[in-house]
Amino acid sequence: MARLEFAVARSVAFANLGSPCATCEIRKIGVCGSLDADELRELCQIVKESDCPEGRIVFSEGDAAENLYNVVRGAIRLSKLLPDGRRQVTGFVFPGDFLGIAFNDIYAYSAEAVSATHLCRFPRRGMERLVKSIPNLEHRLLGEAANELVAAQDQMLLLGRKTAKERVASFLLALADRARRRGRPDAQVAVPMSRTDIADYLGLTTETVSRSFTKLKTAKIIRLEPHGLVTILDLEGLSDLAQGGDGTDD
Amino acid sequence: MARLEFAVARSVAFANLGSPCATCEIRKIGVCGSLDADELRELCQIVKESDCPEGRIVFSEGDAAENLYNVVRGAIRLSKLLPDGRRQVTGFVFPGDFLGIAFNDIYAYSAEAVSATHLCRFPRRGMERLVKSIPNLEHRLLGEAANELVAAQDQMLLLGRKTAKERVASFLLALADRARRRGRPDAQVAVPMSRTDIADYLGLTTETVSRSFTKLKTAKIIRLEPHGLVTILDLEGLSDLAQGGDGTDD
DNA sequence: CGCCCTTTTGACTCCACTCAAGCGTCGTGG
DNA sequence: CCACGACGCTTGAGTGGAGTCAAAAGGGCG
Repeated sequence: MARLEFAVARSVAFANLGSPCATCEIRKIGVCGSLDADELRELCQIVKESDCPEGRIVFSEGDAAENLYNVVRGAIRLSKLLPDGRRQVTGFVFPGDFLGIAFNDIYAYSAEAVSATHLCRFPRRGMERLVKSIPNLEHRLLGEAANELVAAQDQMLLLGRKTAKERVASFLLALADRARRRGRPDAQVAVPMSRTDIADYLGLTTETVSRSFTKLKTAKIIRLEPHGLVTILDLEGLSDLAQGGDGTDD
Repeated sequence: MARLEFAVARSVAFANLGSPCATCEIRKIGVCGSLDADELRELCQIVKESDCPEGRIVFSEGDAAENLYNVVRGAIRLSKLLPDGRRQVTGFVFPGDFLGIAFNDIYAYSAEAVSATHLCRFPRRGMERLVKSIPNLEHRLLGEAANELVAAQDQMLLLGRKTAKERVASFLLALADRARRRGRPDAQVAVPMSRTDIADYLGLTTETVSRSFTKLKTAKIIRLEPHGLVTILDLEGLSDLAQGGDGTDD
């Protein structure tokens, strides 16, 4: 986390030069990354920044979809509810990810802050206007949506066909993969969400998630550190488990 | 089915007037529906039509994503496999639906014909060129992708949190809803796919799917007809069941 | 230090899976 | 035209993995 905080501090020093986007630390990985200086200035005119404390609801399933968001810092969980309270977390949104692509102008899920989160908010109206003058923007949004679709299909495979152990292993691998792609190729993976959130994401109960973690720990495949950190001791073993290997390689 | 066949026959009579798209019976509901005459002519220049017999593989998970498709008649199933053979069907594609939106230029799933299917094939290269001159096209593709995302999230809720009975009820409702939106507001729903396909779609076994159908039948909520037709006798009861009601309303 | 909330562990239950047998339907060939 | 076989669907009996209920252990914060 220390490295990221430094980047933020440096950005703040330049913040009064004009557009907030010009100094955004996650711009290069977000949707905004594909825009040139002029386009970025246009985008800046409609963006509003905001902070969400842990637990804050950004929007709820069924709300009119009035905004798009880009996560700058923190993490968001997306979830759907059944009438009797059963919950499915459909995804986690991390810095650089887009949030709020909706159809029918209605959000299909709720979004809540897993931890203190910093967001860029783009009014849908303004975006629609902007899209007409910046074709690149829609292209990038389509890419983002295609990405999410691939992730959703992987998750369907996980929910429909994987065992509890395989689900937890896949989840840790996905977090590690993401961290690696975002330039933190560390064996230490940050797991900021609660066991309940993980359970609702993986279609399990907290007890089963906890037991699965314990089994991975006992098998010397991971180590549970304080502050929601997990050290991956045997990446290959974890990969095998995630796709149906029985974990008996050595 | 008879009504549809008639429409096809009529289309064929006009087919030699020029572009095949001009007489396409599903154009108004597909991605092509939002194009004007000029744009349609451009699209026609890159489209290739093709027929797939039942069981034919259109493309496989991991293949280079060289084409986009539009289903004209029939049905396609999308599926992913685990190394040990466990299968998850991630979706069914029906007439008017788009197929093949991929990221990384690699298909994330396999596509196979559930029944004899007629497809329009668009080379990706050509589409990319076309998208530059027809911004509308990308807009429509984004809409399609957003739609698929919403469906994927519903499916995650189903796979992660619903019981077997709820899953089968939800599945039938989704088929009925689709038929209604496509102008066949009938209590008779066509279920063209096998129990195995349904099971792999719902994260169950064929036996459990079959038992669930039987229970719905015994509860007088549906009636199983020959040729893969299902009559919905109690739509309200089915809706209740799909979302967690216990089915004890009368 | 003590409280509260999350996580872990334990004992038992149950829903869906597995294995197995019967049934119905369709297509084929005698 | 019917007999046969193949395949898909249904039904039955028994098992097991994850859920439920309950209690202990850990960790963070005032």
